[in-house]
Amino acid sequence: MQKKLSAPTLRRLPRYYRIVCEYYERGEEYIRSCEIAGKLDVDETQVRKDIAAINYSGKPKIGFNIGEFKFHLENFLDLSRPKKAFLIGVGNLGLALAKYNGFSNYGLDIVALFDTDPQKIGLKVGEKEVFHVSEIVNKAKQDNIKIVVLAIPGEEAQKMANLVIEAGIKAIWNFAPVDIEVPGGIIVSNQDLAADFVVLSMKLNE
Amino acid sequence: MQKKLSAPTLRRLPRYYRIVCEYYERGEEYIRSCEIAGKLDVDETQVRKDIAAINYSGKPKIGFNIGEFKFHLENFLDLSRPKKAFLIGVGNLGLALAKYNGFSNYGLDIVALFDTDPQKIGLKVGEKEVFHVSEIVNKAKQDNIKIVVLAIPGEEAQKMANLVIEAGIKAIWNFAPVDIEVPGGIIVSNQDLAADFVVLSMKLNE
DNA sequence: TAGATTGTTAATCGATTAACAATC
DNA sequence: TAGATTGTTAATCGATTAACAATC
Repeated sequence: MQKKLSAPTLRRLPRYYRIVCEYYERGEEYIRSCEIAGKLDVDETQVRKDIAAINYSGKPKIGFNIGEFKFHLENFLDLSRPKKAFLIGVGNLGLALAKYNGFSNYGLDIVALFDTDPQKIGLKVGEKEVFHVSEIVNKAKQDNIKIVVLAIPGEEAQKMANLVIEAGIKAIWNFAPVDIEVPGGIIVSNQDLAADFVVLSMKLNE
Repeated sequence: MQKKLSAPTLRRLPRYYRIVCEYYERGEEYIRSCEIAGKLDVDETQVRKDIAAINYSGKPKIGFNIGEFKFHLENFLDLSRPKKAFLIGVGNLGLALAKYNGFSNYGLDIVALFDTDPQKIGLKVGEKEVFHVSEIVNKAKQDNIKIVVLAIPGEEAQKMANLVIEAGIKAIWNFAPVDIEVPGGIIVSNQDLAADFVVLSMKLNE
């Protein structure tokens, strides 16, 4: 938050956090940059630079204190403050995302689900109720929701994005297999699973 | 395949492909680099560089021929040759991945599913049968499978990865929320959805 | 032809890596 | 103290961007 991090650094931090949590659960007290580097296939200097970027520092010869480091990452990445979000599309993927409870460790709190299928309206997934998408604009304003997770078919994604943006949504996590276009000031992350597979598959062909 | 592309270029190519397919379906004949650039928020020079990297070229003043460009991308990214894969873990996420039929356009062909739940063994998801994971080593060798999609809980992921590597698997597309470590020569793509969310959430806080 | 767009070379920018001093 | 590991400065590397010539 304070200073702007480079995108590559920002992407590495959650991975550091995961390792730090592992160490934390195992009761370790310290971790060295070379241990992190080894696990993630990153240069150890890089790891120290990244850690410096979030204003934390270690102790020469000893490493980084797990408890402090974890706390710093949580603070910097704002993991402890839950960010309420709506999830649109209660198919298999939507259900998987709704049921996965690991997101709460990363600050994501899906509070309600939306679909168009009358059979699904009113159902409960854990504590989350399924509403009709026609209610989404009102509910988003009412609950002051800024984030939407889109797990609907590609054909409907852009239209739905337009709708929720009008409802005041500022960030869209898009799992539909299309690149959504949005006005300036709105954040979109196109998850693009198929594209990720292509990268994997090309590496395999090296 | 021929020359090695930079990772950023490789990641952009599937996105170009998606746009080219849209144009193709709309019956367009040509596309200009600035159109692609605008849609994807990439520099137009970058787009031309990337296209040059796959040995395709356009026509000054006109642009890139959709049919030719599409064909070149398919060839270069090897999209037309289906790559058989096993999917392990038939939960909601696994089901979503198994049912999604858009992967075939990107060369992924999930041919069988695996789980440990006796209730699920023998079920069919579309044309894909669910087998017990104990069969996976034999079946992988038998069908000469090189790719596995992992959609199982984090705690089991590393162990399963070790198992399938012994069975000759060369690439793992891992959706479990852990970073899997593998020996050299094995390709892993850790999908890490929570980490992606953190990046989105940090951008929102800018 | 004139103008628009490609292709390519050069310049910039920023991330990664290497070297090494600081320090516990 | 000696040695290991951090923190930081400098060097390298590579990706992106800018400039412009080529061309249809």
